[in-house]
Amino acid sequence: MSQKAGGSLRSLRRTNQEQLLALLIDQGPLHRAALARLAGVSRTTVSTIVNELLERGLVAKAEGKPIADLDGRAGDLLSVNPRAAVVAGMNHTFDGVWVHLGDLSAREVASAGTALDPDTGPAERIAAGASILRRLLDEEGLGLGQVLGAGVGVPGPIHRGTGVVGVSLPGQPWSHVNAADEFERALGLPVTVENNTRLEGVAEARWGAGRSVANLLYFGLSSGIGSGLILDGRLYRGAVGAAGELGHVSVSVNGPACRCGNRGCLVLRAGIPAVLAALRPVFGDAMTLDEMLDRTVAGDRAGERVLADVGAVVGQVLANLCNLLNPQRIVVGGELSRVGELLLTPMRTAIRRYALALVREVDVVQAELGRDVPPGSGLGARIGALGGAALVLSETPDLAAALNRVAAKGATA
Amino acid sequence: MSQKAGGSLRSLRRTNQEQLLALLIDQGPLHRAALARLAGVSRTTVSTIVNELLERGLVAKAEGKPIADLDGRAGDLLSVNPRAAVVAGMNHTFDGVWVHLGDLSAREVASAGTALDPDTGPAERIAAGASILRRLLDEEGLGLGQVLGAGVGVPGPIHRGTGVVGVSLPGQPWSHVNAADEFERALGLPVTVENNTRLEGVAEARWGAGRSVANLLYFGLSSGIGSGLILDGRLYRGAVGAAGELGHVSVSVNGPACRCGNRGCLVLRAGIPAVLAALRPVFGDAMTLDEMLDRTVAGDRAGERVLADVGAVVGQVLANLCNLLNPQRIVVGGELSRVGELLLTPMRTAIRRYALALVREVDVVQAELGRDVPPGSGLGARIGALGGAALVLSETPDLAAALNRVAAKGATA
DNA sequence: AAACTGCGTCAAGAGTCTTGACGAACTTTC
DNA sequence: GAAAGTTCGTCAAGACTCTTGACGCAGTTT
Repeated sequence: MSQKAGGSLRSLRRTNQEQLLALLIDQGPLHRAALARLAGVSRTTVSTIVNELLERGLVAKAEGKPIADLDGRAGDLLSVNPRAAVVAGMNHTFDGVWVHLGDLSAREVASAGTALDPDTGPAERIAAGASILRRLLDEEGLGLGQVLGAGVGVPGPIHRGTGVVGVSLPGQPWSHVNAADEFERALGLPVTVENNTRLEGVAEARWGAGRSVANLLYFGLSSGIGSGLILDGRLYRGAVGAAGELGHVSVSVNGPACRCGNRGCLVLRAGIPAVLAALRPVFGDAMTLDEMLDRTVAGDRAGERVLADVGAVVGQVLANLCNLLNPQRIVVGGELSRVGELLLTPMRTAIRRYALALVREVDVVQAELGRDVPPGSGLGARIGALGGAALVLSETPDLAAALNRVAAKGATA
Repeated sequence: MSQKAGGSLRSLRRTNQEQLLALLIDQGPLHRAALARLAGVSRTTVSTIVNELLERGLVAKAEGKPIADLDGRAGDLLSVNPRAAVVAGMNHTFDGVWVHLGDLSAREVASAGTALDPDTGPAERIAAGASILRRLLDEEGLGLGQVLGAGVGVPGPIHRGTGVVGVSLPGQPWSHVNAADEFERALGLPVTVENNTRLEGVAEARWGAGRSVANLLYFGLSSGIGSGLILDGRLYRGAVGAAGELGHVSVSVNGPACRCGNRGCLVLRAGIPAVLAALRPVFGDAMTLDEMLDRTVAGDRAGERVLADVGAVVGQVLANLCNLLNPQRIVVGGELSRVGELLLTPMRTAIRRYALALVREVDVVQAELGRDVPPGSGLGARIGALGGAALVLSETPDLAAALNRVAAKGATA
């Protein structure tokens, strides 16, 4: 249970170092006396430790002007050196890869990506991602040892333990690749592999429409349908990592057969191919999906009806889900979500109708991140990359300890 | 984030005390040298601390014969004094109340209960429970200050934050009672209130069919239908505490109306009243439910068919739930579960049929605890009381610290 | 300008842990 | 049955970390 040793005098010093680092990481710039008060130790001790951390380059004098909320002399503001350690996020979608570097206080350090042909194989995709990551690190003057970890997104469910991407759809590039191993080898970093949708959910939970919500369902509506569950503040994966695979929940027991082997799957009613098929008769074969969505948002009644039907069937699933999980908020994202209320209103109606009174208080809102992403630009991978970095931040049990270790390495190198 | 102070020298001593206590709590009896190795401190330090804890009565010499797994001299075995601190569980069902006292290593200290008339009001029930608790403490020579907390079960969903029991069924004795406050006042203890079914789930997760399973669904099949979700090792409650209220999941969109305001609720197909109604035509009006179940278990074909239908409809819900939560195991409990395979087999069939391949690996098993409870004896409350104690154990963030505090009080008193 | 408040640092002192040594207890070997 | 080997628990001396109280300094208020 209590794994951490923490006994000797030396470890008391380390504990205090890490406590001060932790305070600086999540309370922002502080001066020595404030640190002393927050940590419950004397100013003298803080001075000793801080000066040592300054020497090691873990902490830097913050330039921001002193906060003079009290009468007397203002102290030197200190903050974690943003160049001391970073976290990485990388997200592979069918049409590209995006890499994000962030510091420990969740600020962006650097970010870049590239579009890839949908036919590109996994090996080439991994190489492309690794090369971007290395370039970003070089440009920022950072070494691999300063990267605490990488959260990597790939399409499809990840089998927990084996790290193999499951076959959600046969013929996918990533099928049966042991993604975790491959990425760790290519990047030389501790890697957590997750599916794209979950990472988008993690990003929304940290920076987007799900900020400061402990129980959150992110619902991703794209060609596939997936979700990310944040339960009691943490990403929930399930026993083998298949939690939240909502595309193949059955919405009509005797509905059309799905290639998954079941009938009446949600994806057959609300996935992009299904929506496309429903919109074609309205707008004809010449338009792209995005043009059709634009027309619908502009007020096309027939298009509205198609989307309302999609919202209604999704809402029915969400209602059952509310009965089971009682989330505080549902964030709807994915390519289809940009139509906003056209989809959200029927969802809310269905939830009010089919969910228990106790759980109906749920908010249903549109995703916030990536609204600036032009449709079809291949930039959609960016949000998931953000989420990858957020995942590392939230799942590193003790960021301060990790920072302390990394820098110890960095100092000797 | 890092709330715990831990800075001064004095706190180093306290940290080490608590670490040794924690080791003794969950690694059982150990001698000083073993403690030193596990904690990473010197034998001298352990001696100093242990002798102090012995003096304070927190630790006692264990009588068990020394484990001579090594060559040399055997050390004095030490363990946490089981009389130093306990946790309480109390469970109120419609027909009685049961109280359980356990020590910090999850062993039973004492246990008792009483049957109550279904018409009994909440005030009288609370008084009855409190009186049993006080009697048990007296008999064991324990004071209130030595009880770290109580987990209390009541029928119906608890609104998190307000602590009010929601109205799942109008006319219930507990409706609109602020249970947490009432119990804290009556017991003079920190209290966590939960619904019966969840506590049964917690008990199964700790001691029963769900031992050492991190992702577990306990499905309780009685007059009402509820569940307890253990996700990543912890009880999941949802935003307002209504997670897992499965009785009113809709299983047939245009099914019969339910008093909850929806249609086709699961409880109308699988709740005890529904099962009773389905069995009556088979066995006639003279038999009790238990007699009918006995006859069915003994081989009555018509009864088997009724239960198979129940299992099938429940299985359909469980299949969707597996798609969403991907649990490792489903434990089926409640009064109906004693028929075992008659119910479990059709459940498994439905799950295989309706759940995604990835999540089908789920075990579906019968609850283990309380199989010795005679049907209709009013002893059903016992399992939940066990769960109440388990809940306190699992949700007290640092048992060792709590123990250390309690004893500090106890020493002055 | 003077008084006041709070910051950062220094030297002395107090508290906790470790090291190395010892006798005691148990196991194995002769 | 005695001797050798191993491990346990304890003691005294020494090392390390934190705190206390004092000081000079930098701001704010009067």
